Formats: sequence, C-alpha cells, structure tokens
Amino acid sequence: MRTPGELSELFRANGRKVTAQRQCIFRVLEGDMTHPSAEAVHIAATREMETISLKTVYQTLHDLADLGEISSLDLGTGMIRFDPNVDDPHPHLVCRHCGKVRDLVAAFPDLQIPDGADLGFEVGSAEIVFRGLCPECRQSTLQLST
Amino acid sequence: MRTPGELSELFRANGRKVTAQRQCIFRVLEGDMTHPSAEAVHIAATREMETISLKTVYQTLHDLADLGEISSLDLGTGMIRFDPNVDDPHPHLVCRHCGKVRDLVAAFPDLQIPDGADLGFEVGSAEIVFRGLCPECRQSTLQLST
DNA sequence: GCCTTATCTACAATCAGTGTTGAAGAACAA
DNA sequence: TTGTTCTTCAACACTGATTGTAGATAAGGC
Repeated sequence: MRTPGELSELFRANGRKVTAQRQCIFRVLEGDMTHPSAEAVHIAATREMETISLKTVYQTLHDLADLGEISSLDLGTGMIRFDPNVDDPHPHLVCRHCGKVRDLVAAFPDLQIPDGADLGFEVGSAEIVFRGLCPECRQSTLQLST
Repeated sequence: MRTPGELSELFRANGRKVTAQRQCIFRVLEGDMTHPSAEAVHIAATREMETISLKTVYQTLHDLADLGEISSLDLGTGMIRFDPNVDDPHPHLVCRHCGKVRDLVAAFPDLQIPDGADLGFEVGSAEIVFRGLCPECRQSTLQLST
C-alpha cells in the first residue's frame, strides 16, 4: 500500500476530497499486517479522532478497495477483512478459533483451470485459504485438554 | 451424500429424531448440485411442506454438517452455502455477479505448506476458490455493454 | 472569503443467522 | 396401544455486521 501522502494525492486525482477522517484512516492502515476488520480500523481511528463514525470508516475502506489500494476479503470470519498488501497475490492462513488472518509468504504455483473444466466461467481470480489454529489458540486448546 | 433413507438411519443411530421436516429437507438436498443457501433450501422445502420454518432448516443443515454429510461453505456471497458433495475435496467456481457456485471437477495438486512457512499454524484444511462470471452473467454483461 | 458539492455524523433499517419458549411429536418400554 | 420422556417444532425477538437516509459540515476551486 502507498503512504498516506500518496493516497491523499490519489484521492484528489480521482475527484475525491481529502478529509481529516480519511487521512486518519490512511495512517491507521499504513503498515498494518493484521488484516483488520472495519470495526478494528474504527477502534484504531478513534484513538486519533474520537468522533469518527463507523460509517465513514466503511466508506473510506470501500473507496480504497475501489481504487485497488487495499483488497477486501471475506474469509468466513463473519466480517470483511481488509488487506493493504495488494501487490502480489498470496494465500491466507485463517484461524478457525479466533479468526486471526495471516499472509502466507511462501510461493505457490499459479492455479490454472484446465481447458474446458471451467464450464463457461470467465475466471478472474483465484484464492487459496488454509484453515487451522494459530499458535496462540493451539496453546490455549492444549491447556484446556490437560 | 447419502439417500434420504440412509440419512434417516444415520440420524436415528446418532440419537436424533427423524421428523417429517427433516425427511423433507433430506429429499430437497438429494442430488442438489447448486450449493443452495439455507434460504434456498427453505423455499424448496416449503413446496412440499408449507409450514416448515426457516429455523428448522438451519438446524437440520447444521446437524447434517456436524455429521459430515454436507459441508457448509462461506464463499463470500453473503450467506452460507451447503454442499452435499463432501466425498472428495474440490475447488469452487463462484460468480461474483449472481453468487452462483459450481464445483470444479478438475483435479488440483494437494496444497502443501512448505516447512516453516506456516508460522506455527496447525493447518487443518485448504480451500481453493475461483471468482469470475458465470456463463449467464457473462452474457448479460456483454449485452449491457453493446 | 464564498460557493458548490462531496463528505460527515447520527439514526434507523436491512439481512443472515441464532436464542428462547410453550406446544407438538418421536422414540422407547411395558 | 399407551404412557413417559425427551427432542424438536414454529413463532418471535434479538444479535451483529453492514448499509441507506438526511440534515449538518467542511474541502477545494474561484
């Protein structure tokens, strides 16, 4: 993802206004590797701007997704997650206990659908999701069973 | 998925009762390849039993999923989809326009995470989702742009 | 600084899915 | 078949994430 300054430029170039709320959200997202939900972004943003509304956060995140600066992921955790790492496609690890999401940096072969197997679908993108338990939840599950 | 009769047996064997509503749902699911949502199953079921409630449908679908007879999928279409084809893992094609889901029968290599790359995750399952446009939505999109 | 227009906040609504509860019904034993 | 017990049913209200609305506010060009 770009820096807050670059994102402000991009918003202006696209006829969008650069408000204090949006810049606050840009800053919150910068360097965030946790795949935050809109709610999580809102909580972080209110630490800087107490009055920012959740609706504004949703709106700005969707704007960023429309511009291709972040990607929105529905990984089955009950809420949409936002991923600032949009430059190279990568699989995701999802904890089925706490919902934590992590990028998997290991390389995977490009998935190609064999000719004719797509039944007329025009395929745009492929996603790989691994589900399991994150280290923390593994730990607490082990403790429960002893 | 098993036949309605086999499912009834299985329910009894697991201490669950076999009600008319459940048998109706078994029949609806049999041979359904459309990955229906609970809502869709409910609509189909009401054609046989007008008074069956959506809650009962949810309950029975979850029971079936708990017994491993169907799998529940959150593919980002806004509702959980249920897949009676649980015997062999397979990728899914999801239409980003109408939400239609199709099994991809083509074989894909087992996805294995390279050692150390999982950062301590205990990985249980892998999912592959292809997103794109189904033939019908491709058609209507083409017509719109002419 | 002024004006136009996009954006903001607060509030209410939507939508999929779940908890609750009295009533109905299935299983099982005698 | 009958009675007992326990599960399940259906209606209703509720949750939690997300979106629509509308009046107030502020950005950005002049």
